[in-house]
Amino acid sequence: MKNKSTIRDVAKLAGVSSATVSYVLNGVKKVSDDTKQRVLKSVEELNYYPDFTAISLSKSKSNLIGVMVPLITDSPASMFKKNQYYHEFLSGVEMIARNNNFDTMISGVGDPEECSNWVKKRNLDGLIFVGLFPENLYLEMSKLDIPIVLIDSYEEHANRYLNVQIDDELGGYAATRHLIELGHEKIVFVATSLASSPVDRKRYDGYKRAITEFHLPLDDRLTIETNDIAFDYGYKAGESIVRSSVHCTAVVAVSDNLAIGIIKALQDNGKRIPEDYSIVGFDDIAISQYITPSLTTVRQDVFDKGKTATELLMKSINDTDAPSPSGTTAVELPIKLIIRDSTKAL
Amino acid sequence: MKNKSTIRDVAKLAGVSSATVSYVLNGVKKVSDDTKQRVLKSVEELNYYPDFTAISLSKSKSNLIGVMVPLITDSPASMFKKNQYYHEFLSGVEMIARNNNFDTMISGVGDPEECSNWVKKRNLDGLIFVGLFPENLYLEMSKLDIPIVLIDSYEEHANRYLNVQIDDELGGYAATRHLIELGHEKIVFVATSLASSPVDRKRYDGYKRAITEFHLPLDDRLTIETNDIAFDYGYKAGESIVRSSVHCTAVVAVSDNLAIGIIKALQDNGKRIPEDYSIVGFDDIAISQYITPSLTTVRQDVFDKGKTATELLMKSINDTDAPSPSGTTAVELPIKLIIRDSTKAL
DNA sequence: TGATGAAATGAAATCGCTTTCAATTATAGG
DNA sequence: CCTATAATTGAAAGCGATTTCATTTCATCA
Repeated sequence: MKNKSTIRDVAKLAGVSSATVSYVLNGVKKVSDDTKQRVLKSVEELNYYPDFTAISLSKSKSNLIGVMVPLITDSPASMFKKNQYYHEFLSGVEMIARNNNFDTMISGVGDPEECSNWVKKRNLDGLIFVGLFPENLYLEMSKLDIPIVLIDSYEEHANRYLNVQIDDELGGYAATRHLIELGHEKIVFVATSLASSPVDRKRYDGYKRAITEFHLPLDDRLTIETNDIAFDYGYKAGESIVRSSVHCTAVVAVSDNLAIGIIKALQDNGKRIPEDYSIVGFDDIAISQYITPSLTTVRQDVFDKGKTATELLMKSINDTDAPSPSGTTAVELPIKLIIRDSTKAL
Repeated sequence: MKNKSTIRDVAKLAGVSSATVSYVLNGVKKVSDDTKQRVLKSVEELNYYPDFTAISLSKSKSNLIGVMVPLITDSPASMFKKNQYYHEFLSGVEMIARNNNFDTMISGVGDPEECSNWVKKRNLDGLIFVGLFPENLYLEMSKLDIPIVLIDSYEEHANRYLNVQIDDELGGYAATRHLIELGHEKIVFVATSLASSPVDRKRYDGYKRAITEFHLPLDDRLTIETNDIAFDYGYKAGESIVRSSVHCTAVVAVSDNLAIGIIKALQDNGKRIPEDYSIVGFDDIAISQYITPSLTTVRQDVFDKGKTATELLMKSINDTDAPSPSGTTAVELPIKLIIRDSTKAL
């Protein structure tokens, strides 16, 4: 029971050569109906299924995709531990990959070469990049000639690959406008890093557009950067809001994670949400409607993002007859402002 | 740049046979210091690194481990989406695996045969089972002769494998006792399923022990089963607590996820936590200290659980000289009652 | 009926590595 | 200096598929 049967076992039982079995199984060459039936019967009888490792070696096709996540702090693991976003995304990837008979492997990106080696060592058929990476990584990866899907990328190189994203600027705008329409004028914007995260910057652009559109003053002191998305960084941001000399009445955060930390800090300091402060998050992760007050947020379906990205990747992998050097597709997924209890008219 | 160099390239450059290169790289046979240096130099020069696929085929060793999660509803994906627990666990696995030059693949378990085929197709070197599975799966897996680590398993077969768990009974006891000592007498126990989850049952045993020890009456009506760990199932449990004819003042839930849903439902129905109800959760997931009120809970380090399990697995995989048919090791990780703001003296 | 081209099949090479076993070289002992 | 023994190395056979190319078989048609 421990030993699986090989293609030769099947061939022998069916009285044909292993080549013929391969032909039948891959439908790659015409095989007479008679032999085909015989082969199929033997396959059935021996409970045969092909070995991915062997296929991988001979076809250079592993039925394996890799998901690259940024190596922000010490390890990809600690990254996951902190950020719900990646999990929901990966769930989507997993699901579609599995439907296509693919398996998924995750990797934190060290240097470009290491990453490139990983792809070659494992014979990966495709790659998904989620998050932000150094320029030279994209360069190195482009030499790999496997399909690549970028998520949330505003990089120069982005348009050379497949792309899945949302309208971050619009998200930032919608969140801010919602607060302004509720009468708020002093609105803090909490980002991880404006300098190094294009996504944050886009959302900030949206924030600025709303502020300007309603003729409110832009105040640099109303911007906070946390450098990390973990809850406790949000908490610190919340504390600094309380202590700040510039008084504000509302907050836009670039992620629900951050928003949750902020709310907690505010509450711990005796402030009431939404009476004293209105808060808007971003993402709508699963927990967001179960905290108190439930979180007003810009919803994006991260799970769906993972699914869409993987579908794109699968399609691209299966397009063996790819004519031009990949067709630069960009998919923009919808976002939606979800109004809950953390925001309130002034 | 696209083509990687093979062992033969290295061999040629070093003026030896590919066998010798293999010897050097695996340290499997004595090679003279002179040739060894030459080989190493060529490896360096050609930027050579071995191809996992080829190794896998010839050695039947893939440097790949699989993590099996239960297929509760439709897909493993939806499972992940709902339960933070798995994520934290997987993060731990990922981390240790990576440190050992292993990659990790996840799979929801369909039927045992499918699972067994997966292992063989991919040549997996080891397996981690996290959660509860049908008996016959363990049976099928035992035929595979690769190391297996079970998590949280109280199965019959459990003691034939490596094992990582916590003292669930004690956890249930500690949570309940804490509430009793605060003066609570009517304490609801919320589980997913007492019938089908041994973990829940153990925690319930602890609950009962505490109740009995303090001479309180055991009331069946104070037990709620949700059949799922998603937030909304907790929410429903919370609603049923409010509507129940038996009035209670405290709740023990088998997971923080559930507890969070319960709290939300209670609050939505105008109840105050902890004034009207004291709540204790289980796990201490990352979010638990950031909700309001912060959650009193029985902490287990799930991330560490993943790490420990994987370390065990790695050790077992590397023990090629395994003497007896695997050494039935069981590791019990500590738990700790973390008292926060969701519980209060009556 | 024999020639001809198409259809069906198989032998063997290949993918990149490991490993057995034999051959070669070095070292030591007499 | 010669042989016995140990230490190094390499040739070649796998591992389990795919795939090229040649061969056989079959229809078809003149």
